[in-house]
Amino acid sequence: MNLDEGKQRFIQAWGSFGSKWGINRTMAQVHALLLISPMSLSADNIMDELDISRGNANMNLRALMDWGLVMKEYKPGDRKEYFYAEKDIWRVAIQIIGQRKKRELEPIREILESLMQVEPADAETAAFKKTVADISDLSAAADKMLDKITKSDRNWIMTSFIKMLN
Amino acid sequence: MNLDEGKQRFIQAWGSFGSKWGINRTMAQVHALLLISPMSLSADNIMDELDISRGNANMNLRALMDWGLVMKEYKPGDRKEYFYAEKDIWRVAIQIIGQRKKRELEPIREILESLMQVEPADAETAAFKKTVADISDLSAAADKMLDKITKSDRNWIMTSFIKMLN
DNA sequence: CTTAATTTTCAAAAATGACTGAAAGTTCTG
DNA sequence: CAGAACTTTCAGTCATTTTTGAAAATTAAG
Repeated sequence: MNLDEGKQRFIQAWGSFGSKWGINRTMAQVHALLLISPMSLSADNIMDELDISRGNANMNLRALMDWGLVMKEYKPGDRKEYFYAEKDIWRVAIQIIGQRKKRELEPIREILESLMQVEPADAETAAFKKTVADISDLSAAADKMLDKITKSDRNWIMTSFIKMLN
Repeated sequence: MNLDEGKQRFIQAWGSFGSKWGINRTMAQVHALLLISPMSLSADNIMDELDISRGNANMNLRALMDWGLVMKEYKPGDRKEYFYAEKDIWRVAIQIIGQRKKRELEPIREILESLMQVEPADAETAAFKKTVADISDLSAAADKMLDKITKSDRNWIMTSFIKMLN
């Protein structure tokens, strides 16, 4: 397998992996491309490599910057914007975990908590409340744990991790 | 808020939560409905409650059984099949984690490992291989950890968890 | 075996989500 | 300031995924 072929496969694989976890395929592909590009790339570079439109490239680059995974760079004597990705994969993971927790876990926790306001009239209601409360408790625990992870340093994580696997 | 309203909200919320994590909205809704139903339900019950077609109900019930989240039940003197969900939310979580690991993490790990077979010709290739290797290492670690979690008992998990939060 | 009840399948339709491209907006340069 | 270079927006189009519904298959009962 040569380099170009490898890169293509990586981009495709990352795109399909992302889409299985609720992340836009193209956004994941742009991210993959930047991850494996030693140099920062312009919107035009990305359009060419991935064969996507200017609008699409722009939208997904904005989104990746929102996620804190990609940064903008200006080159002296060049009016184009260049983009590069955070390369430290540990930081990438932490960033993704933190963002997804905020975007998708926290909102459902709020809803679950509001659902526990149902008046406990009878056995059926009690059963409903119990199910909701159980899910709510689990998600609160997950939230706490993810928060701890994303706010700790690499070393702490590695240590806890090794302890767990003993 | 009354019970029916609460149930509806829960089903909607669970559906939209699922879809943000790469799970079909209707499948998550069927799951939600069964989670909060004290009695097992027939395909017709589910079609009525969620206002979906017979084919759709059937497909998603099969999928939920594949995931090990829903089981079939036969009632004496009734030819219909009835379905009920695993109610223990801890087991539900473990089941989902295990399935997703198998379905989506393991396949990409294989691809990543195959990508490291690229011949290390020059500096660019070396950089590509490093990125891939880093992701591969992280995913191997995640795999190991998730495996440990899904194969341990509730008590061990709770203990490790509490230790981590200290 | 025949009929009726129920489940399964799958091609076509609908719905959803993503992308394009051109126009409008912005920023820089001379 | 005018024009050029580049970025952003978004209505319309396109692609993918999901759903439908009717027919085929299966299963049970008489």
